[in-house]
Amino acid sequence: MSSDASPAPAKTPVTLRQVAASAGVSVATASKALNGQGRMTAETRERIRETAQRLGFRPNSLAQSLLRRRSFTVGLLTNDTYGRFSLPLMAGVSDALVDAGVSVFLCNVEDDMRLAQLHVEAMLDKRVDGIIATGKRIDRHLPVDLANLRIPVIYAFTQPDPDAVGFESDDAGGARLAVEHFCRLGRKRIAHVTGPASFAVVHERARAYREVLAEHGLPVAEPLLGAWSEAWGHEAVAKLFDGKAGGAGAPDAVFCGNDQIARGVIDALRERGIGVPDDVGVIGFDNWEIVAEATRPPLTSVDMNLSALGREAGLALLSLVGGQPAAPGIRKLPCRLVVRQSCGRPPGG
Amino acid sequence: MSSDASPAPAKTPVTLRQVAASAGVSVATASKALNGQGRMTAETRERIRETAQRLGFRPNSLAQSLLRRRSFTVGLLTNDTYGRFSLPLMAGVSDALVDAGVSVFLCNVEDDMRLAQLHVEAMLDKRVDGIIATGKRIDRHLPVDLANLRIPVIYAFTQPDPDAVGFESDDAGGARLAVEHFCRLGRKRIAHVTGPASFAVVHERARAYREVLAEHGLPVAEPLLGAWSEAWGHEAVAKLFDGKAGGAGAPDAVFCGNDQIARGVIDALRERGIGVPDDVGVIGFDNWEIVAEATRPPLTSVDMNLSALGREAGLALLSLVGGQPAAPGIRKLPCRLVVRQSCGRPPGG
DNA sequence: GCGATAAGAGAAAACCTTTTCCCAACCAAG
DNA sequence: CTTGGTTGGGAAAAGGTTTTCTCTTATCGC
Repeated sequence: MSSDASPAPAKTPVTLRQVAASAGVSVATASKALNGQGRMTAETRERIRETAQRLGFRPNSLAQSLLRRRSFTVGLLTNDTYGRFSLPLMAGVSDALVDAGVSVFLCNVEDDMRLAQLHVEAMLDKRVDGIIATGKRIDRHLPVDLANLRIPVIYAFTQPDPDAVGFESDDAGGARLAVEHFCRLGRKRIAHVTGPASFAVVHERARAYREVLAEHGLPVAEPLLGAWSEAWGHEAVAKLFDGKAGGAGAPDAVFCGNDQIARGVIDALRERGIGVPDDVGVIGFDNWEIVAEATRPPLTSVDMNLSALGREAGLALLSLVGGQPAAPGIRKLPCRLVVRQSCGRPPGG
Repeated sequence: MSSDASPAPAKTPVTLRQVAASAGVSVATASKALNGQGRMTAETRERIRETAQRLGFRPNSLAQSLLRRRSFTVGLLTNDTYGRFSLPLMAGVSDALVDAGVSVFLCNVEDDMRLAQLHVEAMLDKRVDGIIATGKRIDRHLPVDLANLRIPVIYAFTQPDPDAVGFESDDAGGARLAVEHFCRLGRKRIAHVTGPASFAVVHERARAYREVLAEHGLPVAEPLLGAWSEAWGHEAVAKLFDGKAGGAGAPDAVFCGNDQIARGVIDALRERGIGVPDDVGVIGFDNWEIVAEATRPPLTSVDMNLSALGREAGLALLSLVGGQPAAPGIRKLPCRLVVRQSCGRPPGG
């Protein structure tokens, strides 16, 4: 075919000036025509629109940003590149922003102050409209101070500065969901195996665990604190069940601090010939699907709704950038229990 | 303290004009002083530098970009938000670019053509210097055509357009590493359990597996194709060992297509009372640390060096943006065997 | 002391778009 | 025929930086 209908990939982008020249008007008129501003004959407006279309004109976002003092760009700062927490969160953020035409700079700072500073300065130089800070631990600060930045900052799943807006998952609420589910199923001796004492969430979840058991008049066993690993799940089973074979004191349910511990617990129980969920129910935390679904039986787990959390954070930043004031403080978003087969069915069901 | 030494977070960024006014020179001179251009007395230059420092001047990157027609910004397009492949890759990319002052727009497009188009246009409008395309499958295209974009595009861990530059891991080489390691350890009957036939890497690794066995004069069992899951690892063990108890035909080594399959294989072997690595050695693929290290015994696995791959891709894009030509085609980067305890030690060791 | 040269610094254009202000023309009313 | 209002469209400034060109002044050799 000699007539090529493709939009002719120009070497250099088409400018408004070229559109104006081609349509035989001034750049001012062209701009107004394309933005629906100003007054002109419908015919002129349409002619300019068609010309722009034909030439494949797209306004230079840099020039617009310079003028509007708004870059339609935000920075996402994280120290959790490899982790699985920041990923769904990032997806949620991006999802909330893409429809507003806002792009996201991803900045992984590890735990390196120098790198963090470098990235923040780069973002500031590029005139990001705002920053979302996130990390792998809800109870730790990023290795950089974002307090006096003259652009809005939102914290998600990481410790906010005072007077800042932060979003977190409601860990205590999530723990309640799990333990109450066990109670509803008629479990009586519910144990809690969780991570190290140095994590704030460990205490928060343990507190909720104790509260729910007390509310139901059930015995409260001291939570077992260890590591966030399968190996610790194994060990914990030994502690819980040794010397109590078939026993009076042995738990009939284990609420675990994460899915890896739960996996270790289930594997250890199977090795001891203890049936899951018939003899002992197990619930995990994080709902890390690749683990929860590979567990035998598939693991019931608390999902922190991180993607929704990211969305909320993105929308909050957008509103802050738009000039809406926001009360500082931490907003907790509810968790959700994903029921699979490791916790058993209700007696009547 | 009444004297506040902090750099006074200005409500609005300080401009070069303000620096110039404060130093009593023109903007032109100020610009030249700060960039080491032009001719002026060392004293003038120093005075301007100090003024800029004192005022906390940082050049507006938007204005610079507009003028230089270079935004020091690249787009990273992926359809693998939740996956573990793109993450180390992204970290490598970011790492390679941060030192050049280049920031990365993260764009997750899932498998949505409309979303992909939207993101690409947003990036083009924002005048990114180039794009890195990555994905969850090495043998699939992203849901968008990046072929005629008038900015450089590099493909990493995803199928490149013809005439484009792509980086991939050398899967065949990785498979060789694993199988040759088994050979060195004196294993004679090496099985291969891997993923579905629809994946190109399955065939590539299987071919290498066959080649190495042939080179060593060992019997080649037909690779077992299934799913990328633990469950399939279990099943495969049944297929491999049923009816061959302690047997002549049973394998003494299993090379697995990923770490999850390997995990399933090891668990199934333990359930059968078959010792790992004493009776059967196991090697996985991907070196997904959280799985490989939780396996009992810890899993030897092939690492695709995705972070290095990301670095290479980033550097290649940088050089393309800088005007250096690059020959189109696919560059394969070597894998690396991470030896843990699931494969056994050499007879002499 | 004079022309040539170099040094130091500023004016202005360029990058691209948006917006405000202004101008010319046209129409209707007085 | 003037006046006042409206309509269609353009000129110019703004946003912040870089770079080229130009201008002034000082220095040097003769």
